[in-house]
Amino acid sequence: MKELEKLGGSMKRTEFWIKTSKSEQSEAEEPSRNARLLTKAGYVDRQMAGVYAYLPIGFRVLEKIKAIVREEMNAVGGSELIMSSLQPRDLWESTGRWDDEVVDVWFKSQLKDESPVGLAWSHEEPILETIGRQASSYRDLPISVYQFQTKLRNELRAKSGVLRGREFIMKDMYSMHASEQDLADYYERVKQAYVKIYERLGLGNDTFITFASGGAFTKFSHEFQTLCDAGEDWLYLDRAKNIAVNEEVLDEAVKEFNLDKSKLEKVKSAEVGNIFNFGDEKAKDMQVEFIDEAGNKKPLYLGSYGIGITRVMGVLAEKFSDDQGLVWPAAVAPFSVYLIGIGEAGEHAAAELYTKFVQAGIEILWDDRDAKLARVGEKLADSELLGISYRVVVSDKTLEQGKVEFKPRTGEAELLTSGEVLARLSAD
RNA sequence: CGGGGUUUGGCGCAGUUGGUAGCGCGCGCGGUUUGGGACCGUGAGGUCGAAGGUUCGAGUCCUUUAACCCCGACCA
Repeated sequence: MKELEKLGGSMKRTEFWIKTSKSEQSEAEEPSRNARLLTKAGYVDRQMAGVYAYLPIGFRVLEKIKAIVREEMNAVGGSELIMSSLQPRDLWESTGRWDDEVVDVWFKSQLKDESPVGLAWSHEEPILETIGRQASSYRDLPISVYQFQTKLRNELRAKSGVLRGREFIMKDMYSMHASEQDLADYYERVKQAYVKIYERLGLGNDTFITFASGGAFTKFSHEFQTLCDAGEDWLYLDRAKNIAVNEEVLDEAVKEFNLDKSKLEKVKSAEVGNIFNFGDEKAKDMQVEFIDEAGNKKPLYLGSYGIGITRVMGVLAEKFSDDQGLVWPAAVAPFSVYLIGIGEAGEHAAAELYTKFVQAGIEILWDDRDAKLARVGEKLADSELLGISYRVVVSDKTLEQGKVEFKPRTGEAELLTSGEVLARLSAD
């Protein structure tokens, strides 16, 4: 993956900072499973309630998730940008959302001259103001822009580890259109792109497009809900009709889609994405207009499409793990191979393998720590705790047969030649 | 916003009726060990959240105060 080559696709453990822990926090001190696992494995560190630092290996997972999302957003014509975290008051006042009574998650501060600033909890208004206002003609439309940005939300209470934080990374895309129909078509395209994203993230089977509360313009919005016990939402599924409904709109949806309420399956889920059709409502409020073909001024149509990047990481940690630690889906694993050499000959062979694999473009983490400092057991345990997809071990035992031991994270070990291992890895 | 709890070394904790502050992990040094988080020896590291008070003497008792955490309601 090109993005990761820039970060250093492969690393030696002695040059890549990871601190794993032998002991796990108790359930009493950290009730959230994703937080316990990610902390133990050295992916994150809690700074305060609901605020996490993403340490080097955690950062790599985030980058992997982002790379997938970025590809799919680019594929639907999104242009990546980055908005600011400090936001002026006036553009939120035009839509009535500066008021703490209306939006209760604001962090607010002020400049030295005492003029107020808000810390970004969303970018709908700023994007419309900046990009929407640049588009003065129907010829400029449609426009689709997106970003990966840290959102700051002053939640009354943070919980569930990285699933609900006061600070989190979100991909938010906004599309602007000349007509309701054009927005509706694009909305559908993005919905399909989202389906692809969750498939690629390894969440396809457990993720449902869900009807949820829609706001003023449409009856429903669409949420992408992933089955997850640590989630905060309840879904009602009609598997036969392939319809999922958020509890918050259950009664309306039952009526709308003619569902049999008693036959719906109730499941716990985490919201990993949400797409909204705002219609022209917001542009009306903000008076962001364009000139149509007939020369008339019209408000533009806005769609908004979010994915909680850090939340996705949490959901993956929550869903994919075993007694030994994390089990990342291959597409987001921070490395694909964890390499361990045992004994003098094994360590030598590992050094050669490392070079060979790096040249082959395999993302490999070589545990080259001195055997006196990190014993074999610790290296093997780390390989599993970190959840890296494959483990390759070279030792006297394997070298006798001119082979290495190759083990998928949750599968059986087998002895293969290094060439066979390379073939397996590139087949993935 | 309601309820509960915590604060003692880098991290996690113990500390009895008030009497020389301890344990585990981690860390440094020396050695043994090398296919599942090893062992032995040794060492560094603490004004016990803050302020005030009682007492010959306070981590421990009293008063004030601060920060943090968890649960619930609310929420991408």
